[in-house]
Amino acid sequence: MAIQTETITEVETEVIDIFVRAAQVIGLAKSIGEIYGLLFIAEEPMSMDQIMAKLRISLGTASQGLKQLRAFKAVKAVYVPGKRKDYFTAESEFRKLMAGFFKEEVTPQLEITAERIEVLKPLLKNVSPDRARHYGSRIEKIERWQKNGLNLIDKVLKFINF
Amino acid sequence: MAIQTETITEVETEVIDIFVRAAQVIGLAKSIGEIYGLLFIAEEPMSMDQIMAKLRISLGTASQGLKQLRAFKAVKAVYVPGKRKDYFTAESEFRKLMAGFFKEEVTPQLEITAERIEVLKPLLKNVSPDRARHYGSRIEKIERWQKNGLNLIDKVLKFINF
DNA sequence: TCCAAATTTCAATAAAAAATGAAAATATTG
DNA sequence: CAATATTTTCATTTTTTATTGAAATTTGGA
Repeated sequence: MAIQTETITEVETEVIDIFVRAAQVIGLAKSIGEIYGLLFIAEEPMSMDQIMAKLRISLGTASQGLKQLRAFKAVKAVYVPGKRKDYFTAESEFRKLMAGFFKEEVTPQLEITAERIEVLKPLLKNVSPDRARHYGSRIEKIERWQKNGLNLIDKVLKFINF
Repeated sequence: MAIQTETITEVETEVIDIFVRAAQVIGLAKSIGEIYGLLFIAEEPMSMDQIMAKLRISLGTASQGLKQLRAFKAVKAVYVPGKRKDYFTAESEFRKLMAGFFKEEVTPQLEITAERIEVLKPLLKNVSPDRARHYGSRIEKIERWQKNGLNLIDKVLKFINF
């Protein structure tokens, strides 16, 4: 039996459902979860138009979704002999997905936080000594969180690697 | 000098900005970050109408935002002698915030995933043996991720506790 | 217990985010 | 190096999510 390209099966629907929920927890669009879920359960690499047909999503959504998923290293393009189109498969190593997500989404944010803390510090010169003392202790707290965050990501990634 | 209740200072603005960004990373509304940030930097507990006045947000947003933040244990109501209104302060222990977030947002999702996996398994009876084998191995993978996720949360919380 | 203050709820509205699809850009092959 | 297939981009539209504020409910004090 040939692979179904047009109709979506019950199993596919259920698997996609799981990944749509997961995507939403980490703040990613539904379509990202759909595409990843479909590729995760697929038996063969799929082209963009196969993905579009099965999920009934537009060209733009498919293209941008795959782009973002590649940025996370959650999907990769694979070569399929004799085919002109690009074909995609899901990366299914938990540690790689986590690493991609941290690297793309979390770490950049922690870096922005570090920059904002530096903007904040000189502002203490403009407030009363009492208030500066209070503010200073809060800012220190944010600084510790920021460092703890980076450290924690490191530890998590090491833990996942066994 | 009395605490400024109407005007927002530069320091407050910068601190709130940091928490608004942080809220958005974990998929929470801007107003949640604003309220938390304001309480985090405040020198004294604040009432709902003080929060509304400073942030220029509506009654509904303030009430619902505080409700959600209390659910996370990110803010708590404190008793202020002689006052009728509720007064709020920010929980500033990193580990408590993390624990609240995991407990409220991540763990329930992992539990839903476990349920969905059980829905998925019996569907394999309806597909060809070859396909069932492939699907089975994928489902096992999701199952492992689900368990790893719970385990990781546990480890992270233990790590944060020192 | 009654009254007013305080808070919550929720339907309507506003704002933000995601999806669409046509046009532009890029890549492939004969 | 055309001609065409494929992919990307992005202005517009649709959908989703957050906010508002008035009405309903709850709370606390006299």
